[in-house]
Amino acid sequence: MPALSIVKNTAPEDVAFKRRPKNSVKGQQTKAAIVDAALGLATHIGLEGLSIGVLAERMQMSKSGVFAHFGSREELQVSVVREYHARFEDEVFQPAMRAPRGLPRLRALFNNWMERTAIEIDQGCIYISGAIEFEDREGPVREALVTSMTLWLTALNRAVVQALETGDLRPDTDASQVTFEMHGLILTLHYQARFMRSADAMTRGRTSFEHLLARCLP
Amino acid sequence: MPALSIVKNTAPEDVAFKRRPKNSVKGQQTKAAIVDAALGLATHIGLEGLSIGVLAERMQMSKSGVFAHFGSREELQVSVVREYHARFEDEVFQPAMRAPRGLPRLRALFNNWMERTAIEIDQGCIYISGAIEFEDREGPVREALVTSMTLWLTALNRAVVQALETGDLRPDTDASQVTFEMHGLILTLHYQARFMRSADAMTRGRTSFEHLLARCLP
DNA sequence: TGCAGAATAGAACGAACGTTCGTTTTATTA
DNA sequence: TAATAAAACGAACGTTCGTTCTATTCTGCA
Repeated sequence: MPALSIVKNTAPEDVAFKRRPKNSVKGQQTKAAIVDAALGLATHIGLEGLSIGVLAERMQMSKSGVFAHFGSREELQVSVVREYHARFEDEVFQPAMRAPRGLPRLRALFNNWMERTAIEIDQGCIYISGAIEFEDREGPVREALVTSMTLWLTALNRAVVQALETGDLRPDTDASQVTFEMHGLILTLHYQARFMRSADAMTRGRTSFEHLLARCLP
Repeated sequence: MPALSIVKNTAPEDVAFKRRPKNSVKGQQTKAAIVDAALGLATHIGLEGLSIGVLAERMQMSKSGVFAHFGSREELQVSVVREYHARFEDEVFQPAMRAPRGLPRLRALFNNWMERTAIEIDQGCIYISGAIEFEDREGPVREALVTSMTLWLTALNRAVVQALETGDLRPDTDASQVTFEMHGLILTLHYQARFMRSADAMTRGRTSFEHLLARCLP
C-alpha cells in the first residue's frame, strides 16, 4: 500500500439515481481514455476551463456520451485530480522510495519533483492552477485537491524527518520549515519559468535547494 | 516619478471607432467606481471570472452602461490590473522608500509586502491568480501582468543590490537569487494560507526571510 | 441466434456570456 | 435657457455552457 494513496473511487450508484454506465469492460476503457484526455486538457487550461463539449470533440464522441460516464462536470474534475495524483505518485514518490532513507531519499524526491516540474513548465500543473481556482470555492474538487496536496507534503516531510533521524541533517532542524521552503522553491520556479518565461529559473531552484541543505547539514 | 509606474492609460480614441465615453467629469468618476468594484470582484474570483453582467448588477447599472466605458472585456481586465498595480505601489513600494537605503529599506519592503499578503490571504491576489490564468494565453492582459510583476521584482532586486553596496549584506551575495527566494516565500505563504488554510504560514514566511538574511549577513 | 442491458448518439433545454444597436436620460457649455 | 455632447438604458443577437431526455447502437451471455 503506497504511502500517498487516497481513497478509492466511490461506487457510482450512491450518486442518486442518475443515468450512469455500469462499468463494463468497454465502459471502463472508454472512461479511462476520457480521463486521460481530460487531464491533458486540464493541465493546459485548468480544471475550470475544462469543458465537456471540447472534451467530446477531442474524443470524437457526443457530449452526452462523455457526460454519461461521470454524471456531472464536478465528478469529471474529481476524476482528473485523482488521475493526476496517481501519476504524480508513480513518477515522483514511488521511484524515490528505492533510495535509502535519509539524505539520499530526500535528494531523490527533490530531483524527481524537479523533473516533473520541468515538464510542467510547458504543460501546466493542476496542483497549482487548481489551488488558485478552488481557493475559496468549496466542494468535492477542492477536497480532492487538498487531500492530494496534504498527502504529498506529508510524505515529503516524513523524508525530511527521517534524514534528521539518520543524522544526515542537524538534529535541531525544523523539518516542517524545510518542507515549507522546498514547496516554495518549486512554486517560484513554476511561476518564474511558466508565467514570466525566465530562462534561469531551474538553476535558481536547484541553488535554493543547495542553500537550504547547507543550512541543515551537521 | 515613482520607480514602479507604468505607462499611462492609452487614449481611448485609438481603439478603432467603437462607441466609447469621451471622458467627461462624470464619466471618469463612474469609470473609476466601476474599476474599483471590478478589482474587488477580480481579487476573489480572478480576472477570467470577472463578468460584465455581475459587475453591472453590483454597480446597479445596465450591462451596456458598464461595457461602454471599456469597449471590451479585455480592456476592463487591463484596467483592473493597472489599478491593482497602482495600489500595490502606494501600499508596498512607496512607503518603504522613506527608509534609508540598504537593509532597513529591504526590511521595510518585505514587511509591507507581508502586510499586503496577510490581507490577500482573505481577499485573493490578482498577481498570483492572474499569472495562472494567463500562463500561456497571449494578449494585452498578460502583457500588463508581466509588466507589473517585472517592475516590482526589479524594484525589489534594486533594494537587495543597494543593501549589498552599503555593506549590509555580504559582497558575494547573489542579489537575483535573494529576490527569487523572497518571491518564493510569499508565493508559498499565499498557497499554504489561502488554499491549504494553514494557520502558521505567516510565521513560516517570516522564519524563511530571517534564514535568508542570516545567510547573507557579513 | 436472440435478447437484455449497457454504451453512445442526438436533439433540446434554460441560463449566462460578451457584444451591438437604437433610444432616452443626464450633464456640460454656449 | 437652448443646443449639444456624453452617459446610461433595454432589448436583442449569436455562442457556449452543463444537463436532461429519448432513441438508437453495440456487446456479452443464454
